[in-house]
Amino acid sequence: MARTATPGTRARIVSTVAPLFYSQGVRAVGMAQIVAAAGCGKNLLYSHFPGKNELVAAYLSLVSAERDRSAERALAAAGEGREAVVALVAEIADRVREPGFRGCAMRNYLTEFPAEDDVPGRVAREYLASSRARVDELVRVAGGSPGLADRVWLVIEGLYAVAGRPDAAQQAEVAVALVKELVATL
Amino acid sequence: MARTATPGTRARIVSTVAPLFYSQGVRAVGMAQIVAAAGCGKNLLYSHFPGKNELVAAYLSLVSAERDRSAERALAAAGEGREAVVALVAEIADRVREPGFRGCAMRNYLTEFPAEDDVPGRVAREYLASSRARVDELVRVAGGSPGLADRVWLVIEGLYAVAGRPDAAQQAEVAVALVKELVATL
DNA sequence: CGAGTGACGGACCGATCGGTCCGATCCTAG
DNA sequence: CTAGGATCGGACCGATCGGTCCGTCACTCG
Repeated sequence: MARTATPGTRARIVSTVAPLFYSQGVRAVGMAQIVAAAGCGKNLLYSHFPGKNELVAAYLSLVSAERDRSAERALAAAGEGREAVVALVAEIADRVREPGFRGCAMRNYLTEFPAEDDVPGRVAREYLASSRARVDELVRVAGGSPGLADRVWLVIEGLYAVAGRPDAAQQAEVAVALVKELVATL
Repeated sequence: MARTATPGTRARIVSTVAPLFYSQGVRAVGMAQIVAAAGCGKNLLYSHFPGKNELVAAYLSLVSAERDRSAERALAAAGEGREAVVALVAEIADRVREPGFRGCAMRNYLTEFPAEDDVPGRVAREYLASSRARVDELVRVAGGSPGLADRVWLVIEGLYAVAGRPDAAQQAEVAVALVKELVATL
């Protein structure tokens, strides 16, 4: 017939827009800026996403998948038991040290849109729940109590929260050291 | 002359608008909603504040002052040394348990406006710095190392981060218990 | 080659944003 | 009582938001 549809357009748009949403916040990035960055017309954008909400949800899903993969990679390279718990926190700490790290995209979104029960919010909350469940499972396998999982989770939350501050890199090391101490009490 | 200006109008506006900003986020609250909630005309509002930024800064300053007072009250009722550190965290945990608690207003603002170096952002960053300095000082007086202050700060950050989640109340207790353990190692 | 589809760029829409201004009203000082 | 400032409610402004639509070009396949 005619010109065939470019494959992977949707993924390309999402990966182009993800750093914008992440670095500036979802509300601060307008659709005009998005199409300019993606180098496409609004037509194409709205043919792949019904609206901004769905694009944001796709962005959060992409980040969620990347983070899951990164965590699983770190866990595969680490040992079993308590070492796995430390490895998970260390992997987060590594990302906190990277320049441009600005905290967890899911938490940031929920801070921007606290009360909304919209599509991106559900993605974000689902990710947080599964992330928390992963910590629980790792600690349980390591022989730790649910209380220990609570403590580790608290450190992880703090680790994400200090992101972007001047002392984030230092706090990243502190978090890893603290978790090491916590799991050492097993 | 004429009708005398109502005293405390500025403070009334700020205290009226504070819960709106806090619960919905700064960007989500428009000036129309503000004047409706404050029960005043836009004239009065803009005669007290040059613009929304200054109103937001006043909101953050109000919250900052309230939090400082609350922390000092808790510290005055607590003992010296390591007990003071625990008391500070316990005071935060008390607020986390309150319904409607949605995290630290300063951190939330900085998440909403990450790159901006505007008036409210300076208020928020200044508060965070002074809050961190308070923790450092308390730990130092208690005889703790700077590393301990780092750990306590991390727990406080985590405590704020879990606010608003379903398990916030439980995590609040966990945070207090964890800090108790940390300072017990002195 | 020519027809037809994919994609681009941008004009355009209604709604809403922060902010300004104006007339009407109320209250108090003289 | 009267005059004048404080305050209110809302019309109004330009800018920008998310979203729609159209004209044009590019490419590909019959």
